[in-house]
Amino acid sequence: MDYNFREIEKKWQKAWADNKTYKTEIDHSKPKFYVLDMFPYPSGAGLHVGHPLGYIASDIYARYKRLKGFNVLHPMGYDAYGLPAEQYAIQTGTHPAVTTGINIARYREQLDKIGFSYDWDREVRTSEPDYYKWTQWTFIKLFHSWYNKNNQKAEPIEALIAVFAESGNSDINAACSETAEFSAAEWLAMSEKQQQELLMNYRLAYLADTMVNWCPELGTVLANDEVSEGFSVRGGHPVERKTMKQWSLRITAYADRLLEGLDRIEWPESIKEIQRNWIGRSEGCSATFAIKNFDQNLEIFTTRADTMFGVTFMVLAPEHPFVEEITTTECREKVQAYQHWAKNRSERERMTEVKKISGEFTGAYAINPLNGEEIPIWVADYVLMGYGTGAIMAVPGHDTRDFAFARHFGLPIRQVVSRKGETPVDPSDWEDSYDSKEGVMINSGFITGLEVKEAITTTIRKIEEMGIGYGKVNFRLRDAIFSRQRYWGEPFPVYYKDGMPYTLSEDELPLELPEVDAYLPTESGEPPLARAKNWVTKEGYSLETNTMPGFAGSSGYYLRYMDPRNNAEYFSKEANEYWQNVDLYMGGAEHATGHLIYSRFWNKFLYDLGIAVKDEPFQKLINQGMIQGRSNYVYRITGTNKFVSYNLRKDYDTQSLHVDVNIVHNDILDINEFIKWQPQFAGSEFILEDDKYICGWEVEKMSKSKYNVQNPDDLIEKYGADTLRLYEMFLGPLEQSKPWDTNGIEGVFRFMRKLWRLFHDADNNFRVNDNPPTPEELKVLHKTIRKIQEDTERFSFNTSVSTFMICVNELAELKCNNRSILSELTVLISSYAPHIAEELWSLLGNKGSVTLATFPVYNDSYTAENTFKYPVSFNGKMRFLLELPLDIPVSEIEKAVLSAPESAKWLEGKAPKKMIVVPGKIVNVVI
RNA sequence: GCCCGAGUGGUGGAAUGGUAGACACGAAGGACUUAAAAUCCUUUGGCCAUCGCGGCCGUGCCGGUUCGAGUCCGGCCUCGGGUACCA
Repeated sequence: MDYNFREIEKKWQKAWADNKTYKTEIDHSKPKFYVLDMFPYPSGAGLHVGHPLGYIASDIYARYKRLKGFNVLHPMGYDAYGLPAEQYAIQTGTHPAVTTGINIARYREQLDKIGFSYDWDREVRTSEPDYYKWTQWTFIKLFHSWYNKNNQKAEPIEALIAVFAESGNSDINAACSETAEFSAAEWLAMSEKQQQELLMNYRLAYLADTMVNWCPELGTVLANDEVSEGFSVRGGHPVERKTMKQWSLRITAYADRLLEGLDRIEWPESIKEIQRNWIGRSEGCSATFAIKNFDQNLEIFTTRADTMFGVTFMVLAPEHPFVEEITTTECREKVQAYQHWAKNRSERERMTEVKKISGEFTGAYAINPLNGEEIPIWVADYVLMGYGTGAIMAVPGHDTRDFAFARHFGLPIRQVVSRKGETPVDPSDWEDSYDSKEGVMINSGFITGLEVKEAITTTIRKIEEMGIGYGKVNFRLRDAIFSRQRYWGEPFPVYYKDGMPYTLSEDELPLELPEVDAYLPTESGEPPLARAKNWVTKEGYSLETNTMPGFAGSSGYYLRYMDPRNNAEYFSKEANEYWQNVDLYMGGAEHATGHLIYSRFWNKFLYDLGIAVKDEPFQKLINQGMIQGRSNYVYRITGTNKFVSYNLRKDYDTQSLHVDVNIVHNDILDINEFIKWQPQFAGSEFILEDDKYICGWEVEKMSKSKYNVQNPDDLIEKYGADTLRLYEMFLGPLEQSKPWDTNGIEGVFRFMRKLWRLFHDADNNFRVNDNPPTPEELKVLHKTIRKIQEDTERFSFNTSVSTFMICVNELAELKCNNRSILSELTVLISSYAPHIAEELWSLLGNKGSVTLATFPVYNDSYTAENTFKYPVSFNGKMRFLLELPLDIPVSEIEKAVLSAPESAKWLEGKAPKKMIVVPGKIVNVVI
């Protein structure tokens, strides 16, 4: 074959590895650029064609930046802890490290075949002690830190202890769990255990009884982002709510900064929006309602202080501590039954039966502080204990949920907001509540007549004066649960003394994962690490048996890449000051509420410690779209072994079956292959159209069971890595989801061979001429340089590939085999198709790698034109083209257009009303 | 329900408010060949046409702004994605 990609690609992959072509060091003479891919979890299935999409795109960009003179950091590693390897260990007894090692080797082999420019000397694996030492180290730092809201910064816990001893906690403004006030004297009088318990309320990594998502099937708790609609994201097992003692990270302390930082980073709007919703900041106020015949006040949170005159009942969450105390004797039985029912109702039922309204009257009454009205207190599970105070003031006139509840139980509805210019009607005739914040207050005492927004601030001011409430901001974001009852994860550097947790000292790290006899919980239900022998410190204190969650290791890996072999520090100051943060981060949108928020938190914490120089880890983020599968179907006539071609299927009663896409070409079934494919199809008969069996198709998720999986290795074997790289880009815009369809790959392969032939004669001998390039050749080249540069910088790689095709077509047309033109083209294409570029570069007589070349400089003078073919429109409709010099004045253009022979027909003898002339663009004649 | 994103030929897609359909795939016809592969050439949005002049329609639908709208604005429809008793 003329273009021998197999030989070329093997040769250059070896050369790159042997010469460490992509090894990167700090180089202060060059500007830095950090291009990062989200590192993969190495699953047993290997890579399919969807995985490399983002890797190829970022590789093209990294290579482009090198040609542009940047010192590019482009590392790769593995998110090596994960459930599948552990599940496999439970089933087979194979240590997860073994499985993971095998899978990594397979991934590496596949990645190498695609020709990425990774600096493999910087590889990290989250499950290696050298790496997770720093995950543990960060945990220790979190444990010994608290968040000072006054300066919005994490600070050492020692400073807090000093303040406690000096003046107690009354002057402290911390992000903390609810803590009673105490004086310095009280603090000093406490036992160590009491002090430790108290400090736990302030630590950024803390142990507490928490309502968790417990997944019995996986035998572990899960973070909120690992649960979707009551099922685990990994594996789809049911999840229930349960109170357990768990490690948590006080990410809520950073809620405001996580929100604010979004405005300073270049991420897709959709991802920022998802994070904003996840953080869920809402401004409102807290207000306390007195309860009749009860000495404590009920605190609620509301964003609609303006509607306080419209409150007709109160609602408590079933778990609210007041329920028991305020419920009257007459109501006790029913309320307790309701609480019991609500408690045993699974999360899933609550999710799916959202519309089902339930609740019970407690018999107690609250007193509206603004108008003194007595209002009934109900208990209902549409109020959640986990948000706000677990209690609400219900305003059925202006809140959809309260409205539905009031209607269901026949509670009064009162209107207090009126749409402008509308006469209020009796709410009992309403079909919906009026939730909008547009309108004027009515029936509302001192705020009647005010606009809603004004009414809110006025009411808050009033309740602050009354001393019954204050303006308050609430967040939906919850602290991140950080313990897992699993084996395959980072051990906590924690031991227990007198029931209280203490951290190991930093010089005892890493605390290595111990061996166990089985990867299952113990009989008493303790996590697998409880099986480890001698799982105690030197002093004999028992070590923590939980392990860290999947997001622990991925939260700071981008920092470790800067200095991955450093044994004394997470990373050196020098490395961090040089590499700063990630300039371009490429990965999937599915990490929006997990990894991408945890890393931002992790990074901000390290920034507070003065360890990281940038507070945002990923300056620019691009989400590559998902590659969907394109499945093929055959149609079997029901109850027979006869298959009918796609367009004839309507005449029969058929059932559709998935067929392996690898035995279908352009939707035409390879019948011989089909018969051999599965034994059940051996004697099949076919009803054909035009002598062909046409298959149906559909876009679906790529999966084994749908027989639509395409594996990059097969395509590389057939077409080569360069073709695969170009084709994945050619498929469409990077950020869009798109079906994988190999039909178009032939066109890209044809292009590669055309490119090769530009450099070779008919007998495949390398041949270029050293003549000075012609103006036509220079024009084609420089047009291409400009477009490739533009497209690459805006990540429009699909149009870059088209541009290369156009360039090669035009150069072939010109019979160009000019050395200087082809040399520059080789450099241009080297970031897209690096193997062929290296080969051509060396055939052109260059000694070093093409990666050391410089990106060609665009020269305007080669593309400049003297004339332009104006599209001439009449009333906006393009009628003909007229070629005119570019340097004539507008008046000349007008004259030329009107005197053009074609114009007469459209002018119909009339004089134009107006003429629009955009020089070099268009002419429009208005009649 | 709410918040994003997208709707363009048979298919993937292109197009700073300025020639809609670049570049490919597929299809049809042809050249070369004993044949196949490979390669090359022609046609390819729809409709009309005295098919070598040309014309009309056309970017999900309805309006608007503009000399000019796939692109901007308003209102709908459909399909993806996210999220949900968050007070």
